[in-house]
Amino acid sequence: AVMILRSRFLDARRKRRNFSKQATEVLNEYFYSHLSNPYPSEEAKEELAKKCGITVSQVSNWFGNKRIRYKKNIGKFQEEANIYAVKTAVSVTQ
Amino acid sequence: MKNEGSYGGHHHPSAPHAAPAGFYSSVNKNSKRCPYSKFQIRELEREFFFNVYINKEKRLQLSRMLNLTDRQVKIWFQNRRMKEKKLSRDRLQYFSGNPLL
DNA sequence: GTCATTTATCATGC
DNA sequence: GCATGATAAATGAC
Repeated sequence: AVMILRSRFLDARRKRRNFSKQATEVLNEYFYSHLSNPYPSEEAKEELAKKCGITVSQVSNWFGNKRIRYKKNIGKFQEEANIYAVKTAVSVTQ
Repeated sequence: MKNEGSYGGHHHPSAPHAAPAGFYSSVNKNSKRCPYSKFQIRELEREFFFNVYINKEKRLQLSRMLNLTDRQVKIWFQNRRMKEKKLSRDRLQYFSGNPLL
């Protein structure tokens, strides 16, 4: 049984599953509200991980991918950036 | 430094084997991150199994055998140790507490 | 030495 | 067919 679990774990290591919609929402909200310094601390990563139901490593992976893909093509993320900018602005005024 | 070795099972368009020396010397001068071949990884993993920390002699020997720089071998062992640590963390989290299966 | 990260590459989802 | 998450080389802080 342990071997089955182990093999399943090793095989599932790189089997990708998309994050939930609300998890992506939380991550994007942090990213675009810290666009000048999108480097969450270890504590912030743990908080995001708990809030998103994923691991800290997955949070690190997400921010690593997000940073370079955003930097590489800012125009493609402009619409997304505006959405979350408005969202945070509204949340502040409320 | 370019890894011109055999890339096991995968595509690598460049480097025919019977090219005159120096003909491809200016090839891929500043190419980034080239994945290592299956053979290179097998030998590196074999050595890692015996010693997680490699000494200078074996490092030079391995680098010559695999056509890698000693710096590349050194960095590979560093990354490999980090990978092992991460695997341990993930296993611990996977098998403890949470929903098994 | 560790370790967070950058970058390219890989593998999968859809 | 690209979007997306995970991994593999490579760098740099410390």
